[in-house]
Amino acid sequence: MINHSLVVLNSLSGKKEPFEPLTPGYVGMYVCGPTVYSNVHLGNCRTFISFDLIYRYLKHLGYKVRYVRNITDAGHLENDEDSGEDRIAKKARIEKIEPMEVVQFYTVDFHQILEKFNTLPPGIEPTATGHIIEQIELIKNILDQGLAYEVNGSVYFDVLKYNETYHYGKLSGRKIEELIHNTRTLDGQSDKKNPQDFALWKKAETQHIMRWPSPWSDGFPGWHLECTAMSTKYLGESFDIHGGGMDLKFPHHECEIAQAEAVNKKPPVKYWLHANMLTLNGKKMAKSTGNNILPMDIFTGNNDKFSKPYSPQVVRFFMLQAHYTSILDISQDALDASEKGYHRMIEAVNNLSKHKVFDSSGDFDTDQWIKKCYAAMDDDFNSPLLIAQLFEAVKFINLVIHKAHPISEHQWEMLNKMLPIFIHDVLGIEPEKKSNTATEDKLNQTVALLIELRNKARENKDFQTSDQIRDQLKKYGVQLKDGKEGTSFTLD
RNA sequence: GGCAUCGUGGCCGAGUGGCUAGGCAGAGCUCUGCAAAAGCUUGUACAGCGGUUCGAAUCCGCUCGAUGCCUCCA
Repeated sequence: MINHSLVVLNSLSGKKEPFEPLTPGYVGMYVCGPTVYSNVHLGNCRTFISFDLIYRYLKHLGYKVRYVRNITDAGHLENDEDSGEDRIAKKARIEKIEPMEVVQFYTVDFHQILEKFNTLPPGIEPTATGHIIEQIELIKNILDQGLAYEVNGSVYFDVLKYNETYHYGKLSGRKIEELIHNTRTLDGQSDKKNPQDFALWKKAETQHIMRWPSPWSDGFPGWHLECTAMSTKYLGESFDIHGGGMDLKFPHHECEIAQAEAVNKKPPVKYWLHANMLTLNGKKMAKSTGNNILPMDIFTGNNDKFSKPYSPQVVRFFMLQAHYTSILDISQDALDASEKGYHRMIEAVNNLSKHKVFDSSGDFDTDQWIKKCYAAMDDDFNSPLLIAQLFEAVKFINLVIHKAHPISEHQWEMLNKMLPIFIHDVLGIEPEKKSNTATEDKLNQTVALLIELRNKARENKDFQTSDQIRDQLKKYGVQLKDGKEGTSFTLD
């Protein structure tokens, strides 16, 4: 284990706290996954990329991390009123397919997109429908505690009763009195005793196919319950990190705390970490408002928000240039800036690995640089600060490559070793995937021939021909670069 | 209306009591037949008004503005 003083911003205290796992060397981490009723949008992806960064860094530090991220495939209602329909059941009804077809389709989509973003898969990815029995057991337990009640086949958590002994609202900073005053009054058709109570079990309408038997009715579990059931099952009654989007803080995570404390009589989570929102045009991305963009539409350029496509790596790099707890606004200018910076960084790392001329008078303090890189990540996973440090190295490398500045063998070795660790292992940034190599070889040979013809023309001062080749290739997206060691090219 | 977060140079974004990141754009230079590309150099900005302090963008108060949650949302 490397000696590090990692601090994390704990939403529960609102403060940065030293990270000390419950069991030294081991970390249990639970992150709320998606409800698979539609395509994962870019805002969703930011959360998963943020926790991928956290997962990667913890692993890099040598922790043995059990990373659990669920798939919500039942129980997530359109709204919390009794008329609320299960999101997946609704989608299935509209599309005239089985709910599990909806689940399967969007689960596959979710995995494909996250893979493009180069996120590591969690160690366990449980589904709500796979843990109905565990959820029923939890409900029984909460009923036994007298902290829930049954009405017409549905079971609700009694928030006011719970609050007599525990503290409902401690994560989100809400006071129960304020909740009572501010909760919109329902129009009398609810089974709930109080509006702030939430469903643990819902009786299914007769036509609903998503139903499971229980002591109370044929029905389905409430949304908040699945996370408690699965996190407890795989990580224990208390675990280290619980993550999710900022918008889940209330009520979802608050309810999780209530359920877990009701059953286990102790706080379930030591560190609550919340990733902040991605905004588009200054507004939160949300499926419900239409202010969103799908990752695929960014990769292909097929969207009305941006005039050109951006690769998954560029988008990931863009996101990591902001701290995960800050709101980040996405825009064309910001993506363009990130794209150029990304290429400059990757290019420098490539150039360094080929450089083999050493000079002991090199003046880059690699030890200090490495310390700064770790200090950045140790401060609540400050990836933008790490990236700033990486560009300090890029600047030095470019001086070495292009200005013949000296670099010692030790400096070269350290940079060549640590840059890939920080860029690939920790940040999860990879060089863009090349297209299929057979085609690529043909392209390389073709362009090489054109370069040769052009250079002959240049030698003969036939600049009309040479410029024609250059300008025409430019139109095809092939950019020629005349350097000291001949002409090379890049593709747009 | 309630709770919370935030307001940093042309843009994006770190920092959070004195040493004042980084990326992109702009400008200058190098290279070049000319370009482009690439590289180097270059920027004291922190919403406004008060207060605390030897010193504040950083702490406190107020004002204005933005966003999030309060109802499903990563």
